[in-house]
Amino acid sequence: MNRALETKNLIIEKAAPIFNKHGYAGTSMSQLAQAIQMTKGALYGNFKDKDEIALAAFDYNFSLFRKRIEKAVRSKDNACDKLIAMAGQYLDGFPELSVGGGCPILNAAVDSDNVHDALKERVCRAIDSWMQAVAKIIYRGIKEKQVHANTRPEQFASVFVSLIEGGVMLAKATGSTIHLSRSIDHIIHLVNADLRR
Amino acid sequence: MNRALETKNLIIEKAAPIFNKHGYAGTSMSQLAQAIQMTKGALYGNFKDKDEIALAAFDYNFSLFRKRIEKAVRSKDNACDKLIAMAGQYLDGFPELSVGGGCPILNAAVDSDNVHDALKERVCRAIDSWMQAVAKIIYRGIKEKQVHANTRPEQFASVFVSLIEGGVMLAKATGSTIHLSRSIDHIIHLVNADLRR
DNA sequence: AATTTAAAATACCGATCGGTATTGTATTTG
DNA sequence: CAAATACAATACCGATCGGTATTTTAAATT
Repeated sequence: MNRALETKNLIIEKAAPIFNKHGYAGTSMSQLAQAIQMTKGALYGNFKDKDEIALAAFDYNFSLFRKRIEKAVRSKDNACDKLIAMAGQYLDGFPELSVGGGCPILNAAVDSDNVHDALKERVCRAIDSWMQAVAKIIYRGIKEKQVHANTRPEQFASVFVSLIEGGVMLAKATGSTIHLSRSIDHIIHLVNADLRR
Repeated sequence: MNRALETKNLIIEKAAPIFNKHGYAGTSMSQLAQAIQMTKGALYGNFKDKDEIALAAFDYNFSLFRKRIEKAVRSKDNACDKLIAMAGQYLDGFPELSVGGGCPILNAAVDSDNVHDALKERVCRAIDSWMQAVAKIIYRGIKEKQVHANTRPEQFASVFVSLIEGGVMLAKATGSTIHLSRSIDHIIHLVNADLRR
């Protein structure tokens, strides 16, 4: 790997949790440099400006997250089990997610709104891709006779994602996973009671 | 009303949507002064520091919100109708809510996390009071034979709030109310199918 | 109306903001 | 090994940050 690319990656890896914790406006370049154990010259030598680092940091946070979820989903065959595994990742992975600053989609969605259009655009795409992944699992499940044919994939995907994101927000805000746990329980119940056949 | 109190309220009313839109770190005192058409001297003459304004702004945002919800809830007699009316307020009131910067609980929860303990504490209390209000409606509904006795109020309250907050986040991030609409639809379905008797 | 009191406007503070120009130091190339 | 190149450290820029001290203006009291 290119030497320049190596430090660039190092910067992103270190910057990602900081942006996720403190938000875009709440993170300064000096603070970043100090945490990464580099100088501002190093940052500006590898990135055009703060925006470029913030966007790269979001992409990194999201991709890490995504890989984790995709792995859990791949480990199951049945569509219903895939959905339950996906939801379960948010509960099981919550402590780990929490030390990194929480769900990057939730954080960046709130942080970018009314403030940062480029970041908001990426958040929007991330949400869409997530939602489509859920819907796709259901579509395939219907085709494979694992899911009831009258299920509306997009409707379920919206409820699925809302429950998770709402639960994550409540868990972070209250410092207790009880609300998230209840949301995930509800998802599991929905899958088993309404979708599975 | 006291003259000092009058300007204090004016400051809060004007500052509230700005904090809700731009977040704590993203809102500066100069920006606030300019928007309120006052000078920083006036701000610091009426408030100790930025924190005090931010906390007062959150309280104001939340109380406005709360009044609206409580009114909708009072307009119904049946417990199930109260819950549906409450959820409906988030959909019907979304455009209005949106111009003020979105749901203050969601925004402040994300904004304060890892950053602002005093604000986080207030958000936590706001969530608890909301959740208890929902649970209380259900408890009363059970007593009045409007709600099935096997309903778990706290469990339902968590799901209820998660669906709304998740839906609001998705609606704000994607710029479309479709996801929020689906979440609210699901709540209405849950109330009519699982709770109502 | 004169004086006291309250509150807002002005001016200013050190610190930090995002960003740039330059200097110093490794690393690669000839 | 020397020259060229890539990269990071330093020093610095104007602007703005949250906050304070002081002056000016408006309201209340005598």
